[in-house]
Order: sequence, then structure tokens, then C-alpha cells
Amino acid sequence: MSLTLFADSIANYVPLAKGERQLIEGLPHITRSVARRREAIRRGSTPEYLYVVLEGWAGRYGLRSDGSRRLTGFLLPGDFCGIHAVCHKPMDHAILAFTKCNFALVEQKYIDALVAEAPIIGQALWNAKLRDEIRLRTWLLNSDDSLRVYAHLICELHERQRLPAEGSSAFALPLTQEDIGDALGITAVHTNRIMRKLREAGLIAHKRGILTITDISNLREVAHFNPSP
Amino acid sequence: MSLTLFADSIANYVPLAKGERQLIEGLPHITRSVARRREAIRRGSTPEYLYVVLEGWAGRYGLRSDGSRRLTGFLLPGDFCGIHAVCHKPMDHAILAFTKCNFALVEQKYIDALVAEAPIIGQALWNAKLRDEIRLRTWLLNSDDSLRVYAHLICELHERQRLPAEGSSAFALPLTQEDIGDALGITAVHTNRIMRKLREAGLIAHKRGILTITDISNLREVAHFNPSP
DNA sequence: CGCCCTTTTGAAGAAAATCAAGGGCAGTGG
DNA sequence: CCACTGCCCTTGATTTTCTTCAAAAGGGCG
Repeated sequence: MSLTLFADSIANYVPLAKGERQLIEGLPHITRSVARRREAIRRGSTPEYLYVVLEGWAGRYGLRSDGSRRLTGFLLPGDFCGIHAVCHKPMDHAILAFTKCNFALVEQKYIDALVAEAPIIGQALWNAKLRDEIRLRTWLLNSDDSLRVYAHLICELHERQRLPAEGSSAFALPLTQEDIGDALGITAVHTNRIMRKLREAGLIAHKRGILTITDISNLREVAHFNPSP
Repeated sequence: MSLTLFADSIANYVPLAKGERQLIEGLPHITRSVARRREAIRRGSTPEYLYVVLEGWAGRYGLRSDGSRRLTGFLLPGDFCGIHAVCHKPMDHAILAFTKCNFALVEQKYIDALVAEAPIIGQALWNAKLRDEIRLRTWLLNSDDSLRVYAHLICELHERQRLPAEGSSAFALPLTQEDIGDALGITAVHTNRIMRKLREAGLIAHKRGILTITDISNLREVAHFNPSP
């Protein structure tokens, strides 16, 4: 339970020298555990730390006035959130732990010092934010076709876990159909029907929290998915 | 046709000292004019400059495989794009000029120098990017109700032009119903019907490219709009 | 076992897309 | 000056997609 995955995630954006990696892994931090289905960061709060996911799945979401929820992104181990602290702005959305999560909480001043010492890491943080933005744009772009947006979400989650893009691969997907629907912008009932289509097309299987992609290339076809755009 | 509006836009995020404002307005740049309905930046290209809108309306968009278009944001005078250059990443979307546009093209190195000299401006650029992200999340959040998302777009554009939030106000909206539909994720025909609802409710009027908001407070009610979130 | 949460399926209704046809208005050219 | 043309707006009718409401079936866990 260390910052190794965070360093890996940064290394995805920029090449890291050994010393730079050590700087990241040596960041002073405290850890915070958030129980399954609990809110990690509230909307409207101004987090004093950068939150790095060490373990578990979390997500960003907003609430509508009728109480319904919209997920706008997922946080996997190694991902971070709460960069709002940099801007001293309150969160426009909240962070929910889908599973029990462990976060590393890093004080802003240590991030500042890190970036001052290794500017390339600052660039990586920019890149990571831009990647978030790209994902949001992609969700919007695909939002006219729920089958496509669903297939695309699975491809996205598959790629973000750095699983092999050949043959079949399986991973834990700790989301209910309601969660997925909230991410796709459709109801749980409709999510179920969409899921069935993909299952009957022989592209995926989803049992007991394990999602198996049985035909990744056709799934990517359906999703119009471009690997790491 | 100077960088004054850009400085104003920056000043929206952080307080600017006189000297800092002069640094911005004195940024070396060339200008580029893009004709109405032409592409300013192509998807896949890696812009070598930061593009600042001096005059005109532009927008970000992506194309689907069936040729349909999705707008994911608007660029008004003072706004910038092409920050991708910072990351040496190709554009994941394209920029379209809705009207004839004039852009200021600023070389990356001058932005770097500016930020080095006045770090607070770097923070403002972050803030502006985060604002883009917030808008994307808001579009997603509202996307389940086309009347609300339409009303919200008008509120957004109204606020971004810093028009008074009382009484009625009018501004040039150089978009066709097809453009608006592409921004809302609905068809032009449906956009027309939604627009009629707002008109018949006495909230807006739209004639000859001029949009008049006749009842801003009720429009914001319908839109669930929060001023500058 | 019984309970709760989730998944699955059906049927009816609402929302939006699609298809199709007019209508208004500005610009162009005879 | 007027007819023509092209673009956009408007409206109607039909079909598809998605939601809503409802109910039953599965699965994990005390």
C-alpha cells in the first residue's frame, strides 16, 4: 500500500528518471480509508490534500435536483483527485468509493515542492488532467448511442487497468447495473438490456462482479474505441 | 484587436497586478484569421501555438463514424485553446469557427516565460482548464433533459459574456439550430421544438441571430443554473 | 431459512429520431 | 424590380429508443 501505483500512473505520461520516481514514492502523506459505498469527498468542500487512490475503485458524480445521480468518471488505483486544492476552489462534484478504498492524502505544499524539483512531473499532472478532459469529451461524443457508450466504457476500464489487448481478459468490475447506468446516463433497466445485447453478441460476460471480455477486437469495433488517444 | 480580452479572462480567475496584465497584453504573437464555418485547428494536429480568440465565436467538436458531429464547448473572445501544445499531444478534437474569427497565436516559449515570471498566471490557466472540465461535467449531468440542457447552455453563454443578470438582455448568437442541436446532443428538428417550448414559456426569443432572454431568473430555474460554480 | 439487494423480464408510456414537406428570408443575377 | 436559389426554420406523421411501473427470479449472508 504505497505510492508505487501513483508513480506508475505518472510514468504513463512522462518518462521518469529513477530519482524522480523516488521523489514521488517518498511523498509524505497520510492514508485514509473509506468504506464501501461511502462518500470520500463531498461536493462543495475544498480538499486540503491531493487524494491518490491506493486501493479500490472510486468515482466522480453529481446529483440532480430530482435526486438522480450522474457519474462522470472513475478513479482506479494510481489515479488522483482533489487537484481543486491547487485552485482553492470548492469541488463541483463529489467522490464516491464503490469498494472500500484507501487513499493517500498529500499536502499541497509537498506537491508544489515535488513539481518545483522535477518540473516534468508537473507536466505529467497536466497531462493527466487533460486525459480526464478527453474522457469527458469522449463520453459526450458517444452519448447518442447507449450500446456504444457502454462498450466504450468497458474498453476504457480495460485499458486503464493495462490488461492485454489480445484474447480474452477478465477483471473485477465492482459496479452494479445501476452504477453503470448512472455512468452511461441511462436507467438500470435499460443498462440490463444493453448488457444483454453485448452478451448475446458474444463480446462480454459479467458474473459475480467479474467482467470477462470475450472478444476485445469486436468490442472495440462496437465501441469505436481508440486505444490511448 | 489586442490581447485585452485575454487578460480580462485571466483576471476572472486570479487578481492581476498592473504589471502582470501588461505582461499578458504584451505577449508576442501573430494573428490568424479563419473564415466563417472553417476549421481553425484540425483533430490529430499538434498546434505549435496557444490560440487565443480575439474576435468571433468558435467551438470544439468531434465527429462520429456516421459523420454526425458533437460540439463539446464554445470559445468566446478572450478564451484560449491549443494548450495541448504544452503536452506535445495531438488534438483529440477539432476547432471550428462559427463566425469569422481572429486568433492570436502565441508561441509556447512565451507562455512558459510568462508563467515563469508571474506564476499566478499559470494558476489562472489551470483554473481556466478546470473550468472547461466543470462545464463538460455539467453538460453530462444535464444531458438527461434536453429542455434543461438547452436552457443551461443559454445561461452559460449569457454569463460568459458577462451580461447583466437582471431584466432582459440580448446578445448575438451566431449558431443555427443544427449547431445548437450538435451541442445538446439532439437533432435540429428536436432543437426547434425545445426552443419553441422556451419561447412559449416566455423565457427567450431568438430572431435573426439575436437571442433575447426575457426572463433570466425563470430561465435559470429551468436550467438549474448556478452562476459561476 | 428468510431477508435484502441486484438482476431479469414484461408491458405501457414518454421522449427523441427519422422522414417528409412547406415556408421565410437574404443574396444573386437577369 | 422581381424571380430564382440556397439555407435555415417550422411543422406533421411515423418509428425507434428509452423510461417508468411492476413483478418475479437469483444470490449472498445473517
